[in-house]
Amino acid sequence: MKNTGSRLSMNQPKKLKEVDCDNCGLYRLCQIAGLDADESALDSVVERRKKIANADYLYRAGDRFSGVFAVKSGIFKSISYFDDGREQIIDFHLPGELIGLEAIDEGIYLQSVIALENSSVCDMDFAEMEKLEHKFIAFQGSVIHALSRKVRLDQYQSLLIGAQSAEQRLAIFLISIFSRLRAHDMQAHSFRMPMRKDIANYLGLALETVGRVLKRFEESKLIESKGRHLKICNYSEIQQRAGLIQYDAVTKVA
Amino acid sequence: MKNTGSRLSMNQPKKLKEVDCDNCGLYRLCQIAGLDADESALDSVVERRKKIANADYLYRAGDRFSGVFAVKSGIFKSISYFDDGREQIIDFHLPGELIGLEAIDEGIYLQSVIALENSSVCDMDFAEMEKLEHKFIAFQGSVIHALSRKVRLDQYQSLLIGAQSAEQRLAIFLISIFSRLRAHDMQAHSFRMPMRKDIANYLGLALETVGRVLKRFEESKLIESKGRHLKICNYSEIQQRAGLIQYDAVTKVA
DNA sequence: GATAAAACTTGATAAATGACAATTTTTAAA
DNA sequence: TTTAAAAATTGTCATTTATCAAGTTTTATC
Repeated sequence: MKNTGSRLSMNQPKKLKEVDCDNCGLYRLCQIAGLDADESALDSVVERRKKIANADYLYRAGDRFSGVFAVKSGIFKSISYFDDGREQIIDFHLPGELIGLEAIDEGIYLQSVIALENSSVCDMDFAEMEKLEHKFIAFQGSVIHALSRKVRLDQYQSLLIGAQSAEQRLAIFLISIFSRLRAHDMQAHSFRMPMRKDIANYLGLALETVGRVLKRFEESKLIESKGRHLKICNYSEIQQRAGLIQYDAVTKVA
Repeated sequence: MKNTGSRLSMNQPKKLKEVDCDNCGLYRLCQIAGLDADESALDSVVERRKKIANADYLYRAGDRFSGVFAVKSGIFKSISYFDDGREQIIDFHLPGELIGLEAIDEGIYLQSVIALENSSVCDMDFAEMEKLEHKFIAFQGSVIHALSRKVRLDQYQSLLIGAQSAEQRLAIFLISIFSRLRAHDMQAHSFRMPMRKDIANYLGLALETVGRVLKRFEESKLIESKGRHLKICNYSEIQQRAGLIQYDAVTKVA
């Protein structure tokens, strides 16, 4: 492949982008706990901006549940294993999103979570949180909304299963990633992608197939990619190829 | 195919099996609302055992959120649509399970839910529920657990994507259905299956493939099937073929 | 019970994607 | 900058599963 780099406007320095607290999944929880007002109360409940190095575990399947994490920067994958040792990526976790919600019910983390690049998280201790009784109703309300959001986003997984081609799967994947980024106000046109093998695993495709489809997308000017960086050029056409029906939160858009 | 019906012990009368309140997903919510103690308070919040006929809608994508439903008997599918009109089944809903959790966050149902046979539900009105302030913390706690459980179970979808063959997908499907039935104490060895086309849709396979695989499973004595009725004969072998790692709630079993 | 419709089965063929192997490019390390 | 390792690309070929078409069985209705 010819070096098309010079045509691209992607030569920004790689500065670490981080979600503001205002756009963080933990925001309402932090706010409720009075953490933005009272820095001293903060430390007992939320550990802020803990760094997780590339390829390190945030937690492992089987660990006892301690609390949920919010991604401040970077990207994580949560994985489960088949009994032949093959891993299956259950989800990617983008800045602003919460990790660990699946563990609240049974009190045990059922997936392992690994950083896909140098990343950072905030960590909210649920046991400590419960002690702040007077705030607890609001706290719970926020947890409910976070969970419901997660349930809602998980429907993309089912849509992937129904996709009729590799191309459609990739399109759905891109739509899902970028709509999620936008939800937390990250610059939602440009994104550092996971590795081919991780995308492939997540989508149930061979990594060669992922590469070929992305190349076709680039030839059709839907995206521009340089290295692991991907830029959306024609969102509506990608939406077209994803073939999803979009519902607005209030009105049925069709 | 020869009629193997006489070999099967499946000629019980088709009496409507219904989950007890004790094993219902709404149970803790009902209990909290004091509904089992005080029948009069009940009516304002929970509509009990509303019948939904086969193929009728419980709600439609785009409807405003009113509350969650618990399946008392029967089975439902929730669906989303591709823009070519093709439907994608997001989930099946078995007795004891809750429907509508994805709508709490944005206040709008994002999927359409249809009964796959004559069914019944209880319906909990969230707006009414919020008025019972003194019970509200416990109520929210239960909602959180229900949601977390849902998030946890949704990981089966991802595992389906990773399955390497149609056979593995079917095995995972059977494991997921029967472990979910067992969670609500239904007789978890025998089950009235959805139609081939619905299973196929859910699993991302052609309905012919689903039929062929189930036939092979029957030849290998993993299951017995008569009409839409399916009986598990060799659970551990199915588990084997599903290839999933099982985690216990407390100890890592492997 | 008879009839029609729906659901399911079965077989043949085609096509998309997986698997393999060899290069090339990118990234990381020295 | 050089070097080594990791990741991504490219081409070929094999295989699973989708698709199509025809038949059979089951289910529902009169």
